[in-house]
Amino acid sequence: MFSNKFIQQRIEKANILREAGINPYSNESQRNTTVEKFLNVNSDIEQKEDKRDENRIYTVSGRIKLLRIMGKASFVKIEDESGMLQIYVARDNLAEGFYNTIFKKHIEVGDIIEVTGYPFVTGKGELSLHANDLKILTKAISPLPEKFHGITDKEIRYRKRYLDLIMNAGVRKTFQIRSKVISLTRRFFEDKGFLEVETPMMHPIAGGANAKPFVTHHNALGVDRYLRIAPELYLKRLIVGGFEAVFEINRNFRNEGMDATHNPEFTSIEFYWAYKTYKDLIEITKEYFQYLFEHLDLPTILPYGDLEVNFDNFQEIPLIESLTTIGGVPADIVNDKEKIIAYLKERHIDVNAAMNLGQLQGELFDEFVEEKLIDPTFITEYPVEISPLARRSDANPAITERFELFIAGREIANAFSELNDPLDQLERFEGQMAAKDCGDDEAHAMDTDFVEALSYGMAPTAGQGIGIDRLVMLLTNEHSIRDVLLFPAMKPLTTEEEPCKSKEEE
RNA sequence: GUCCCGUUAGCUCAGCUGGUAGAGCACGUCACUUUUAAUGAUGUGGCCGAUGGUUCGAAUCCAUCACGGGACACCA
Repeated sequence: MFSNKFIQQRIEKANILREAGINPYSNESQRNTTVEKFLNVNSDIEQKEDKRDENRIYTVSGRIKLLRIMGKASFVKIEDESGMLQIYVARDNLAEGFYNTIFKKHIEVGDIIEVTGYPFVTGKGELSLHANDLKILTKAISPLPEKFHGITDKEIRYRKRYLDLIMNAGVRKTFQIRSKVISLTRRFFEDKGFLEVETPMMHPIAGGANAKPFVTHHNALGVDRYLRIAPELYLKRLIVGGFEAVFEINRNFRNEGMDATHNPEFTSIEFYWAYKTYKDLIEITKEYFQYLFEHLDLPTILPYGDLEVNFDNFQEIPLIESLTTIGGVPADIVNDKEKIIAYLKERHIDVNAAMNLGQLQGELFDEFVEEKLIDPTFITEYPVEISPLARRSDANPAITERFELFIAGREIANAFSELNDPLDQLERFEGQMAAKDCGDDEAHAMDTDFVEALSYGMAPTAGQGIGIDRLVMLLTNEHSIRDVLLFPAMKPLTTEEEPCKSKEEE
């Protein structure tokens, strides 16, 4: 595995260090400050007459990113999680012989070292650490990628994310923001009185969304289980049970295509709120975004690729209305099945003639409206045919009390006043079953256990799901979901080998 | 699933209509005590993604496959 000559060379250096009594994998770190703290605390050094203070002694640690050996002195840039620091290493400040025989020969870029010394400012004005003592903590036997271009090959960046993180500071920043978004989301809902819950990841019936599930098998019970495609039906069972505000932040799994906005496992928050309607969800969503922007310290006008998104400009428009005002579809066709089909066909858009009116309106929306929604827009009043779990509008039973939030042409959230009429729910499931029989393999599965739960009475409730990955993409100006997932799904490089027998079996 | 593009040294990339492999960085050796991708000299480094084919001769042309990227379709 380590046949590469550069690796061999570095293994040899590690061995020489061992022979010299130096442990190349020492566990004895004496670090007492981080790079960031060192730079902050000593920012006054520049004001001092001789631009140094030999009485301040610090020990910092980090990976060597750059190394400039200039005879009897060297400059080393080390990096820890907090930042990059320049170290000045002079032969005569170190133990006799260490500089020439150890430092120059056997310590190199990629190694993790620890340095003790005092702060000073170089002739070129950079606050640095003057080394009095230096030791290696960890020998890197694989060389780092090129120091200037770093690593740009996307395949290597995703497969070896650790290298990407070592070489590309911006990547670390993206994942720090992701972590903050999740943490802030949790805090926001907790502060609102929501209870965080964990519901099953393995479902007997894959429900709560229209998607193909991953299937696994439970040996002890002798039954197949589905990795969940959504937590929705379990969270609603909890509302039936009497919890009035619950949320779950977790992974969903969908056995479908992969592209810039789809990974087989993705993270969402779903929350359910009793005695509220989708109108209340619009308000809390606006509040949530305000909270995020405030605590992430982001300007409310953010660039996204060539676009500019104004997060202060939330719009709200019913779906049918958006077809004409935003999509430019003539008003006289949007409620006529035959006219919609003709309209789509004229524009060479494939359309299944068996689709009902609601589905066709959905098609029109996807085709002519979605990508034009740049500033955050709540599209409301979805047709009942494409909203199997949403509550019907009392005023107009053809539509549901639902919205989807679109930002930068992408769906970010889906929410509705929940259907809590058990008989209506049963009918909708039956409708989905019929669709399944007609070949729609993503149609919703029948879940009689869930219908039974509703039959005990679920308080009027509003529920919402927000795609965390896509939200992070927006906030970090990333355009591939792989760039906001630490370890995105990748095909294996080689076929799996037969598992070898353990020695006990032989 | 379909189409397009890519795969050459550890990394970033050249390599034209076929004639047996190049640069920079990194690495080795030497010089250099305030550099900023340090510099100067010198050297090592490759099954040109895999397998077949065409050819006297293939990194280069053709076919198939693998992996990646992008677009489309489906979905969040």
